[in-house]
Amino acid sequence: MSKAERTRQFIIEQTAPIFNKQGYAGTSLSDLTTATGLTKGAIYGNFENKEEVALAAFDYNLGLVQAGLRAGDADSGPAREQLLALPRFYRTVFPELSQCGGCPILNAAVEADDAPPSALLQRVKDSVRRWHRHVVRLIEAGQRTGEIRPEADAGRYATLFIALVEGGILLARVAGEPSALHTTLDHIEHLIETELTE
Amino acid sequence: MSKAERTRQFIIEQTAPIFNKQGYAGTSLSDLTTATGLTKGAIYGNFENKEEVALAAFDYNLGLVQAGLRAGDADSGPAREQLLALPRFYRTVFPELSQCGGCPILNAAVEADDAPPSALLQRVKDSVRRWHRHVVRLIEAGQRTGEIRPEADAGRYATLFIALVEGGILLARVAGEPSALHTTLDHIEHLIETELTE
DNA sequence: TCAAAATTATACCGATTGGTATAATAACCA
DNA sequence: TGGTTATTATACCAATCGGTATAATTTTGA
Repeated sequence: MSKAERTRQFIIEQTAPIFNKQGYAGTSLSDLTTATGLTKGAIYGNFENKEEVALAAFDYNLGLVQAGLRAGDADSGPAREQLLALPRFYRTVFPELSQCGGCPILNAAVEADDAPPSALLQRVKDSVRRWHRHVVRLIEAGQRTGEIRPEADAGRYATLFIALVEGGILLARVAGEPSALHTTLDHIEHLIETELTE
Repeated sequence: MSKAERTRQFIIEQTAPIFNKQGYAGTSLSDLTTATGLTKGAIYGNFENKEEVALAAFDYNLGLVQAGLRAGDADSGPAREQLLALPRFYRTVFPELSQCGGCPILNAAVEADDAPPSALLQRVKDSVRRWHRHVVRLIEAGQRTGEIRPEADAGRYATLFIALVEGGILLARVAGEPSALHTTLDHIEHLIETELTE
């Protein structure tokens, strides 16, 4: 790992929470230099421009959440357990996630969904699609093994789960207190156990 | 209505959708002058500073949504109908709302929830609390008339409804297409008709 | 209608923005 | 170790930021 690669990684790690909190347009170059202790020369020696740092920071923030999600649903086991890993993950990770500025998808989506099509918006779209497809596949796998009701609309439940997670995060962060998120996560578990399985 | 009051209102109406789309920090004074055709003198003659314009614009954006919501649930009638007015409203208003930048609460919440406590954040908190309390009162009124199951937790359903609305708006705007919102609104109606009433 | 008052336009301020050219420094390999 | 290359720091750029002082212009009420 060359010096430049280490510096690049260092910049991303130090600035990712700032981008997530202040927004990708709302974070200035001086924010980056003070957060890293480096100068503009070091930033522009490792990135083309500010947008490239922002995109790398978004990828990093997204990767942190995705890694936790994948670690939870151990790639196998009963479908019911794999689905329940989703609310369980957000229940435990919320305090830490909130400290880093909240859900990067939610933040970046609100920032980018009115701007002209950008690389950031495309990343948000792709990550939401992947997340949705991931949940759909968990449900459909459970239907093939007979654990989940065959008549359940997998796409519909995936949409509901994601909306409940994001809506819950929003409310919890506005309130400064996680109970609203717990309510929506409880409802996800309730849907899994009363409408999808049994 | 004096000239200044008319100008003030004109500035608010012309700039409110811009604030909602670009964010309150992300909208510059030159955005305001080009949108209104006025100059800085006119802006600062009617507002203390940019933040005051931003707050007035948020109030205006919020008022548009609230007015539509109140108009829907005609202040009386069966509790079930009053509750169903919520998803019905968002179903019809979404295209127009999306054109103006989406839900002002969602947008302002994401922008303000990591910044130091600001007047905007306080407004967001208050508006969410009022919305929540409004739904709670609708449910409790229905419980008093016997229309709604007495054992239902009103606060819980209010939280779920708001989270489903906001999460649905988020997904629909990311997708550029309203079907995800329709899914979450369908679920609100489903909850009203299968868990709250009957 | 006319003058006083209220309103808007113009010109400017220092600070900060993203970005670049170049100089200084540190890393690396022969 | 020496010299070349890769990396970082410094100094600067034009453009824009929010905001102000003042001049020009409308409103407004007598």
